[in-house]
Amino acid sequence: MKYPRCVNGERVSGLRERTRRAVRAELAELALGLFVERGYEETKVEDVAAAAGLSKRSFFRYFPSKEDVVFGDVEDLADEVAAAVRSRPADEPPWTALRIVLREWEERIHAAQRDPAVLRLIESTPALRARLHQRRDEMRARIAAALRERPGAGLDAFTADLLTGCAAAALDAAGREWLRRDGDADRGELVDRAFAALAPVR
Amino acid sequence: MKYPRCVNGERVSGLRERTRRAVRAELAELALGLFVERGYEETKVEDVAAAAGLSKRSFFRYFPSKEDVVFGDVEDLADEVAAAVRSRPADEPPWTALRIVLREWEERIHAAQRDPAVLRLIESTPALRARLHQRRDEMRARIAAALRERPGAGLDAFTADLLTGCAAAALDAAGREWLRRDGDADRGELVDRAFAALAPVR
DNA sequence: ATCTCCTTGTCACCGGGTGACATGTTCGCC
DNA sequence: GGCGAACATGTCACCCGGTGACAAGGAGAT
Repeated sequence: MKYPRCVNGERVSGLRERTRRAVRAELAELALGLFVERGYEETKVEDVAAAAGLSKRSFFRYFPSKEDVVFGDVEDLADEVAAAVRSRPADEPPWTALRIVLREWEERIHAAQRDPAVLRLIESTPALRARLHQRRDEMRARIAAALRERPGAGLDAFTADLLTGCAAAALDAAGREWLRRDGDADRGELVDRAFAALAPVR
Repeated sequence: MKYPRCVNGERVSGLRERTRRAVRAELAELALGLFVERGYEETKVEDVAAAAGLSKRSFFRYFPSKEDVVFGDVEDLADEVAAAVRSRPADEPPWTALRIVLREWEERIHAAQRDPAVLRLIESTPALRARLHQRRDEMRARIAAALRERPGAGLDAFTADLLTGCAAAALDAAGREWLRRDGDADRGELVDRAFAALAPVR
């Protein structure tokens, strides 16, 4: 029990943590630039590391994988969204709950893709697309579970999957439309329009 | 212009091609067995190759990647489904066209996952799930394009994405339900139920 | 000034995937 | 039946993303 600023595993040692975050951010920015400029596959991790003045090994101490550079920190967003869903009133229809929660969280869900160039990069790189879909589906599954956990809502798994799948499709379509407009549109409003078009569901 | 049985690039040399297919099938079956038994990540390509009595290099001459062993030949199914969509009557509403075509092609779309064990393997392996979603979305995109190409159907890209996304969700939910029932259900009927639940759309 | 962590680089290694070359095997034709 | 072309296979070296281990240097708090 020697050292000072540390709370159950989490180091809060000010400077140390701050520089770490700074390096991470700089590394990410640099990497994104290279990826957009020369292509994702064509840019080796070693290139990024060298450009930032560190070794390949050190790169992997900041990011668990090359792909993770693109998808920033999405620190367990799924948990928070699921919690938001769970805390909707029990008598609210599932679809309405989804619409309200997703409309509210849309911005943070799409946080990693606020730059059209990056989203384009993702769309045009199979490995990144795959990762994106994977994240999306993971969140979908947690939301489906959350929907069913609401007290009183006797929702079967099939319907929960169906509804969350459609909600994901709505977000997805909104994202694509936003990209088509080169980022020149209000994503929130697009999400609204998507949900509106599906309004009759359930 | 020497050799005989070959038509513009496609070799039809009977035996050669047949043995090739046979080896491929055997290799796939063997690999699937190992994957299900010991896990996908835990099974090295070298193990599979050795079990089949060939070298790692030869394995990659039969399959372009380890993942492709799991997702059999899906020889451009997307093209065929897209064509089917395109050939629906022009005055048929998009959602109806989707329902009919997907109901009809469901079996072939899910061909790679007719064994619950394999589907479970996919679901429990991030790399495979990612690949599955990737394929699914690729097909979705082509179907969306096909929907818009129908003569007379002035369908905007946004709506097309939305509808195809929901259709994909329907297939997906059906697949999951089927898995929940351990493969003991009629997938076609599940797809019907999914579409029925979403019937009010558009 | 010291005693710790923390960070970094280096090196060796793994596993999926590829290119090149050499060796057989098989096919098709004369 | 024998010949040359096409084919399949194995081997070897290599690339790239990713990881474990170890050693050395720098920065933290007291």
